[in-house]
Amino acid sequence: MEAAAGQWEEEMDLRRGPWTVEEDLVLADYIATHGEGRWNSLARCAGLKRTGKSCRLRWLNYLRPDVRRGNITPRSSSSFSSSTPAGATALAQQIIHPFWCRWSRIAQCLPGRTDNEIKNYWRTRVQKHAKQLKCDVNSKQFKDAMRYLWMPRLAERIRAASDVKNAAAGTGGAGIWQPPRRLGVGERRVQIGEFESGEVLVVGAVGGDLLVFAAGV
DNA sequence: AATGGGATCAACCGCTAGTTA
DNA sequence: CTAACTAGCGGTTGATCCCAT
Repeated sequence: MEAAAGQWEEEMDLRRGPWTVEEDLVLADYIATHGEGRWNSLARCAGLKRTGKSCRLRWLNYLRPDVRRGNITPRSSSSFSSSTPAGATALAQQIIHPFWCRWSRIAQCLPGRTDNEIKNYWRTRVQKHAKQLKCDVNSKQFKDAMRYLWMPRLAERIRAASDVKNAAAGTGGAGIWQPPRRLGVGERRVQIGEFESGEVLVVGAVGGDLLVFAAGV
């Protein structure tokens, strides 16, 4: 790819930087007519002086019809499905901490949100907390603080809430928080709490992944 | 009203896994 | 089997926005 793409890039004098409205329209029109995929040829055929990669990113993160714009806000659980932990996590709109998790997988749990958006959101918050703790986000100190201070505190809020709803919507129900361990394949533990204020917390462990989502905390 | 700093967003880059010829 | 190509991912960065002073 690199060789062919590189040659094409040289020939085409490719554009970089922010997309214009015209470019957006061309891309959206072309995809509406011909569909997604084969991004390099798509870019070429649509007459866009962009790499296929750039087109794909623009489409997935911005132009796609189901992408929700604006701030990540609490409470929009219309797509909630209790049949899976992933569906359960769709309750939550703000991510507090995804351990060992891929952004794309989290994005799948939050319809209309892109991995890029979630990644940005997470990073700003993690960095903020790390700063408050005066330590590096990758340090053991920070990770321990997350696991043993922050997450138990979130879980305690779930347990203490007077009107815990959907506690068993996942499989675990709200319970006493235990320090996370990596679960076996198929094992899952989900705690969900909804507060009067409208805040929602979801603490979940699915297989080897541990997810902690929260709204409005 | 001006400005500086932090937060957020959009986009690019390098890498890798999967697919195809 | 292998090389070429494609798609997708996470990390990073620069631009812009927002808000406190």
